[in-house]
Amino acid sequence: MGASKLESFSAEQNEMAKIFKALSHPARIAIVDYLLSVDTCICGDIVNKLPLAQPTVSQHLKELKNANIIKGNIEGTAICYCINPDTIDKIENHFGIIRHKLKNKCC
Amino acid sequence: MGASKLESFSAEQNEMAKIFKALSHPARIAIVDYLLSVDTCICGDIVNKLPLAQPTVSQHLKELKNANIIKGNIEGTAICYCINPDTIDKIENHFGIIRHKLKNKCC
DNA sequence: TTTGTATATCGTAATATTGCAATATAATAA
DNA sequence: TTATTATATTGCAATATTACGATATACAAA
Repeated sequence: MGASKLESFSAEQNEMAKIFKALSHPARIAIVDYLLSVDTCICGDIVNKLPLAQPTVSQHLKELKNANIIKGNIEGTAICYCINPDTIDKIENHFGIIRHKLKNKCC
Repeated sequence: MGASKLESFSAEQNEMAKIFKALSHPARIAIVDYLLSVDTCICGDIVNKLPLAQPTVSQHLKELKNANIIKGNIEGTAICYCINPDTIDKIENHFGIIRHKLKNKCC
């Protein structure tokens, strides 16, 4: 074995797992941090900010895009990446529900 | 290659990545969902609720424990698992900061 | 056209994760 | 003591992830 039994879980559970998986690597956390730290979205220099080679960064960006955590707009030769607020909303909502359910608990 | 370059990132970035990694599998999301759905913390029947074998569930529980997402209290032969609210706080705080930074952004 | 610059994809090696049967451990019950 | 029950650990095969050199693509400038 080795493959996850994705079909055994709900669509919601799989979707949240996918979002968290995209955030489960420090390089991808660092990319999100960097995108939040710059004023504009004209940011094609993520590669220079990370201690990883260009293909590796490109791969991490692709995973963040696939999970809808970031969006990329082509601007001439460069690509402008920025955070997708809809997915941030989704995550916040998820933990809002958890927080609410925790209120009615013993521990 | 293959191993993550953990030492190249900040402690905060590694810590958040570790928490998200623990939540990056639908079985572990399902475990958290289940712990939130039961009234008491006397819950040693997680194995019966998941479509996975007992050793697999035990392994997933271990990963959630290592990331401080759940706590386990021994109650006789059984073990009572419950959510650790401190880690939920940490995650909510993380996204609170992201949300705040997003407010000052163009896209 | 050619050259340069930015990003993506391919191929592959190293490593990590997933899942489970078999087995071990630990506490309780008989 | 010997079951029985609940959970953890071990070992291993299948699969996925990570990283990067080499290469491809796409667009702009000369």
